[in-house]
Amino acid sequence: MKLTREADYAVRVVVELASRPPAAIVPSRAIAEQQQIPGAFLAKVVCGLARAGLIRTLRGSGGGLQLARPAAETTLRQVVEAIEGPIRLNRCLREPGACPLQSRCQVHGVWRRVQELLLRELDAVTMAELARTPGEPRDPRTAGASAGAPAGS
Amino acid sequence: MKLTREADYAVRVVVELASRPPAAIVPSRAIAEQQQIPGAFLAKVVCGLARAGLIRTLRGSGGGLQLARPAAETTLRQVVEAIEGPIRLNRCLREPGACPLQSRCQVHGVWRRVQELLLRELDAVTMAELARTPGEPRDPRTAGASAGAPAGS
DNA sequence: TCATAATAGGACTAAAAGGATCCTATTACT
DNA sequence: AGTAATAGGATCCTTTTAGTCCTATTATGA
Repeated sequence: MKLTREADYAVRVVVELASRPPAAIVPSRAIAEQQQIPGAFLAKVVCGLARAGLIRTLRGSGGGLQLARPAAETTLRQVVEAIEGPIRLNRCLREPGACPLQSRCQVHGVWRRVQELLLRELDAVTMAELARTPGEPRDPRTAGASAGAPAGS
Repeated sequence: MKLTREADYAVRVVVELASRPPAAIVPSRAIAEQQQIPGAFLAKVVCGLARAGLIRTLRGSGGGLQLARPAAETTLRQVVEAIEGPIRLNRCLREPGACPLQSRCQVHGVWRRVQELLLRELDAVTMAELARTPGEPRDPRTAGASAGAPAGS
């Protein structure tokens, strides 16, 4: 009933990219430091995101990560599912007919309804919105720093 | 992002008890067969439910399981959390201040909102409601059997 | 053109959690 | 008192998760 660490990181990576200028190429090390992600582990996350087609990777010197599509066209659900696979709250929602009790299981309907609710919520959030959100501004110094770092290299 | 098998079983156990006469004592073997739960594994589930105070267990011959409270007073959330512990979608929602980025993390707010939504939904479903729900009646034969099995032994 | 340095990609390894099973303690019935 | 039936707890194995390391690839500079 909880997000994997990898999916958590993945979302932060995409948000970080979305916070930069549209087609910016950002080295993974910069993202790792900015988002406090273990550098070595980030490679794995990046791999999953690239395989799903959400980001583009550029190798070699001067390379880095780049959004494959406009941030407004990528939803929170897409990022999570790119890492974890399809979101299924319960086993019986994975393959129809997996549960032999399905026809008389009272709980099945509830799980399906809750899952629909969850998916709808995750579908409604785009990376562009998240990039604009300043989080929970408590310290004006950090809030200013994060908003004012265009990384216009 | 998915329910553990044990929690899934736990819900079915409580629903099965709630489907019987109010203070019925049901041997775990009967529940295992009715809900298709591996008999040996059921013991672990039962242990967790009893420890959380949701059910009462009666040892010895003629013993079995019994609801500790009226089914209408137990919610789906209570059963799930009895097994899995507090529901936290993400690590940063567990302990406030666990994430060093919290003040400038754009995603934090979304996770909190989605989690609130999820909890509210699980809180709204009681075991009594689930016991009354006939599931998804597709096969009239099984639907009739489940509805017409009062187990009035 | 070739060597070098920086970068992503994928394979691999430890750690934790999940899933299941067995054995033991307890209770009622004979 | 003996026996059978039942839950409780401890234990083991499997799967998933988290993290690290090494290799392939590419651009840059000589």
